[in-house]
Amino acid sequence: MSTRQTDIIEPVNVECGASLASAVLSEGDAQQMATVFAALGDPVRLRMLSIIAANEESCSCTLEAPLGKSQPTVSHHTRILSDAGLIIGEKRGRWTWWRVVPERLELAARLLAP
Amino acid sequence: MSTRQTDIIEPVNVECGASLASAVLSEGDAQQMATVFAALGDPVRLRMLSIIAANEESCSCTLEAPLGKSQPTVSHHTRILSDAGLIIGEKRGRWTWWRVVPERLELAARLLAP
DNA sequence: CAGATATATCGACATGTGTCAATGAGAGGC
DNA sequence: GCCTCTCATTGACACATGTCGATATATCTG
Repeated sequence: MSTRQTDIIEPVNVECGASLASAVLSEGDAQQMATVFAALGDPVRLRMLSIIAANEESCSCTLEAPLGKSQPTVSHHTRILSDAGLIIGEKRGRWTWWRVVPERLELAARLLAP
Repeated sequence: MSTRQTDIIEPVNVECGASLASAVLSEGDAQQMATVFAALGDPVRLRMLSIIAANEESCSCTLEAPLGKSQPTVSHHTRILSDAGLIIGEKRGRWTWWRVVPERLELAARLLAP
């Protein structure tokens, strides 16, 4: 519907290195950052991200077993992480290979760091 | 019900400085960290946290206007941030003064940082 | 081309979440 | 004691979300 997995991620207008206390977040920035944190706010997706990060690259089929979730559910969660810009998928042959987007994680980390 | 606002926050068993890639999160750790990120995953709460962080200390009554939300809604959100351990409230007289818990923010930031 | 494989999407369901009006519970001021 | 003020809680409602079976789409293999 709204955004396909291949769509380009909108840049977040939070200034580089801005932390929560430096200035009150605008509603727009808050909305975008909330999307990122909401994607992180599910235990299945956190473990999924952890697995992908630990393996540099993972295809969806290797995620079902350790997460104990069905294939549609795994696809649903990769979609949400992807829409949040936290992972990016590259389709090679029959497999989709997922890897984390470190800049996106750092953006979120910087907002929380003092 | 489950947890009162004055309850003690359970310590998260994520080792100090552990990042997502260092090891696959256990289900328990993932659950606890997901609670923290879920609390951050709402634009109203992000702005609320930003206001509290920018002012060192804020009482609930000063949050309604900038957030444009009703008093019960503000109370609901402070509750969720408090349950996640991200803010702590001290009741002095008629006012409840909220301030952020930096260690909790750093814990979340460290998980995301490389 | 036919079959198998990997993912994405759809539909449906139960559960969770954000919101507010109304009410309850303490703390001060008169 | 009574009224006011601040905040928490309850109840209700619309909406979002996690989950899975069924189905669709695309790609490789024989």
